[in-house]
Amino acid sequence: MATRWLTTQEMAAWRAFVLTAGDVIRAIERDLQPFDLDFGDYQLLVMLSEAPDQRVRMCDLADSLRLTRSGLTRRMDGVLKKKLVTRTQSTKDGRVALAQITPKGMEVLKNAAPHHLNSVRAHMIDLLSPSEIKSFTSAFTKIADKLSEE
Amino acid sequence: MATRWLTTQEMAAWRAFVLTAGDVIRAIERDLQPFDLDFGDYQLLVMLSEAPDQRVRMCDLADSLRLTRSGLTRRMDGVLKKKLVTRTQSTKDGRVALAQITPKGMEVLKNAAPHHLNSVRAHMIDLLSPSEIKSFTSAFTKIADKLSEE
DNA sequence: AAGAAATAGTTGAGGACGCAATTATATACA
DNA sequence: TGTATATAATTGCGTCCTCAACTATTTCTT
Repeated sequence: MATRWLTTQEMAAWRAFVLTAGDVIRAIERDLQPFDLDFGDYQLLVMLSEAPDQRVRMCDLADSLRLTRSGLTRRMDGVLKKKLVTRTQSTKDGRVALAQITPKGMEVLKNAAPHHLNSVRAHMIDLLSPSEIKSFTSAFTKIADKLSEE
Repeated sequence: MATRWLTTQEMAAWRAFVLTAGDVIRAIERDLQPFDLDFGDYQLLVMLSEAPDQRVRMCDLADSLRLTRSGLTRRMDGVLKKKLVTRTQSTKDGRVALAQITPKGMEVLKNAAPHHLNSVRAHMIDLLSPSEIKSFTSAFTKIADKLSEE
């Protein structure tokens, strides 16, 4: 096999990404702790809050959150216990369960959101130039497109 | 608190990053499966292979790999069982254990590396323009610097 | 319309990791 | 020098997640 090694520049980019990407997420997750939410919970609530009627089919939600279905079942257990979401059976399709955010869930999300966004700014967005922001978007969009065509 | 919401551009960058970063790692990890390595194992072997005498103190290795010490102890169990590394006590400092890559570990790494690098190219590097590569490096470097000053 | 295949969700088992407690060694200070 | 503190590593326990197996429903095929 003809191996094309990475150039110094390319290796720098790859390593910077690998080492730092997780660090950012962890830092941002730490900032969510006072709200008794982890990053997974927060993302789940955001997805629901933005959906029509604030509800989403479990399987679609699992895909959005990059979880398996069993993983989502278990994550739902946590937010169900906290009364941030409800889980109801679809009347149209007996197989489908719908996750819906509760008023309390919306309240928690509204409280956490400003702090979370400040955290995202502090750890990432405010550190980047406008052109770096644009590069980020275009780069990850290309990467995502490539992954989804597989 | 004065909340500065994210602009459309900023939100696009953040979401593209959050959703896609994990997908890339997972795709690259999948490509390592034929070598019976996960991404954590691969990174561990790389760190050791690049170190003087191919050995690193456990605590330094844990920091490099973004693991707690207990997490590293357990990850070492796996690669120890596969005979890819050894674990020896330091003679200078009785508290310290040294992880060292074995010839077999070097062999496995040498076999996997070309495929892994092709995978990194396919899923990421080759999709990006030179300026995006540079932006990646500078962006993540800034983010890492900020995190390390905390 | 009936059986086969696909789809949605849950459960049990197991893996990977973090936290807190524990042990062992080294360093600081008094 | 002797005690207190700091550092290194491991272990028990709990959490979150995946995989494989299973159940329930729907859709496809003929």
